[in-house]
Amino acid sequence: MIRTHDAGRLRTEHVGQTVTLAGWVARRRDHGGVAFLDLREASGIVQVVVRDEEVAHSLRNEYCLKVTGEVVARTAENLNPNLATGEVEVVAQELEVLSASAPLPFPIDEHVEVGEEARLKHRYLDLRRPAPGQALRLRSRVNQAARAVLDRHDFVEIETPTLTRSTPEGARDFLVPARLQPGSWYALPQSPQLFKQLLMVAGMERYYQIARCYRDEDFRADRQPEFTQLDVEMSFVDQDDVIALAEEILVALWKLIDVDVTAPFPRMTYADAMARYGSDKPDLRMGLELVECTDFFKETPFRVFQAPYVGAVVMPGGASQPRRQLDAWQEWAKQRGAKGLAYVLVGEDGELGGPVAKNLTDAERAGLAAHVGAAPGDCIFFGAGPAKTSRALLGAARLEIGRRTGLLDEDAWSFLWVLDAPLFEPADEATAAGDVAVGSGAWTAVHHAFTSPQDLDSFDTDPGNSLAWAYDIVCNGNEIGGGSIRIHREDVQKRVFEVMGISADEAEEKFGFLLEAFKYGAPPHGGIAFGWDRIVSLLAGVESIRDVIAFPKSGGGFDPLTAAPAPITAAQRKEAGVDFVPKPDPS
RNA sequence: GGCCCCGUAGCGCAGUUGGUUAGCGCGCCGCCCUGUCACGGCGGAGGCCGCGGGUUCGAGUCCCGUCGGGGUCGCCA
Repeated sequence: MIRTHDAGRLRTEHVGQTVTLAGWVARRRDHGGVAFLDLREASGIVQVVVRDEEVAHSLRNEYCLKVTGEVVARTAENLNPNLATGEVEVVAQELEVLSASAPLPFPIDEHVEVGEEARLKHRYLDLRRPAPGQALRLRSRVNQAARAVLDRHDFVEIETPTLTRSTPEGARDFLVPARLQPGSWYALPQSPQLFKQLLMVAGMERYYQIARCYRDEDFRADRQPEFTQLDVEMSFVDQDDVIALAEEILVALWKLIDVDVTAPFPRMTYADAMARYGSDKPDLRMGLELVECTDFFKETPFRVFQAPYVGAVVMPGGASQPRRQLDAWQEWAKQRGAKGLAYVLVGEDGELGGPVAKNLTDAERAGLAAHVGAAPGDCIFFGAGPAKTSRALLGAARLEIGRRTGLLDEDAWSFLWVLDAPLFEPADEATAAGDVAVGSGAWTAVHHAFTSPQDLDSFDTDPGNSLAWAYDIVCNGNEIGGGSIRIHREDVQKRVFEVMGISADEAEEKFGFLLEAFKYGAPPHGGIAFGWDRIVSLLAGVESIRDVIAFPKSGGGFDPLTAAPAPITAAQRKEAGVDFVPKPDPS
């Protein structure tokens, strides 16, 4: 090693020693006769004193240096309590520039805000800054902590292919042309789902992988075209076994940031989550539940509330909002595709105000506040219409209320299992976009097509009411993982495909290899996959998963650093066979 | 794909009802400075105001289009 010591670990115990350090000039303060350098490397920062003006004057920020000198104690008035090494400094005897630096495209300085585009284009400079660098180091420790837990339980870490077959799962596949078979394409896996089930058939019994997954979907705030899951699958288990393991992993992860979370985590049914919080991933860092009002307004003369579902959420103290603020709520709701957000204000005297109140009957006005649990001074927001969308709107309003009123405890950690999700949902709801529908039946899988029904007898006669052995783990309103007990019987799998309108031929063509595998004594199995980027970003306390990915892509799947994706040459096109035109099928 | 916001110096931003030579901070370059630690002082360079069209005597500013970025809804089992 070029260095004898880590700069960030020098302490008073090293005083008197001659050390050689290597790192970057984080900052220089040149006083003419004496200059101070903040030398930064992986372990931290230490101040280097250079008394040779000739040497010091030409140094610039981010020069990469080798410095040999003596560790000396700082005098009392020169201590710097902001630095871990603030009680010592290194007086340079020899200084060598290992590598000079051109002027920087943006300042490498914790105190300066830099736009994301600039940071990502020079991500290698961004990562020199302490916070972004720490996020990646934390991610490494998160990986190790998970591996330690899984190793303790005799899990086998297995890599699965990234060049695989396109199978109609949920999302659009990324495709890779097969040079040796023009017209045929590989797909990048949306998840290792099918392979991990095959590994269970293979008798591996306990598999895991920190797996890269690829989905070619439109961009959203916290979505990347390639992302990472901690993927786990176990044989001979039921739901509680998988949940117990998942909890053990999560407890170990949060220990890394000195947070003690206690398992077992609370559980809630999917139906409950939707009814009480308007979300399949409720944020339980606050109370405040939605109130069902459909029956309450059964006889209402108010047209808007003559709907299949009416619900409410109370904003404590919301009655005193100025009109402008209440109008802003309407805008907020319209932004989400709603017509508006009906509200009733409860006056300090108990009288109801707002434009909706006068449309209600006397009886409704008399009982409303008590029914929804509103106190004088509160504002009651209503959602009316189809249950699903109305609840979603109220659920979003609930969170917005929490943020605006400070009801949401930003420092809390709330973990929750959401269980008993429906097995199917009506296909028309799921396939509004149409292009990636699984099957052509009236029903499509909520989780995926391999999720086991709870009731093996009735699921195909009553698909709308059948529940799945599926479980989602929710942290602070984020779905950080989800899994299910799988179907391991060929006959059950076939019946599920039938409900989804996938014919035997189609199933054979798409999943034949899996169905065949299930013929040979497939063990009962189930598993879970964790959204690794999201989990690390929660642990790191950052807003975006981009902050915990070494080289993330920006909007539109563009990599600002390499400028990928990029056009290919005509020769590459020809060789890859991307322009191959299949012969029209004669049949 | 719909809607909203933003593109001005290397970086972060300001720029009034449209009006002469487009500013500020940091950074950069030069000089000075022996105890600073987000050091300080003096001087200097640096701009196709994202791009294209339009309105106007005159556009960074108004209008249309387009590209890029961010957010949000759809979508993402």
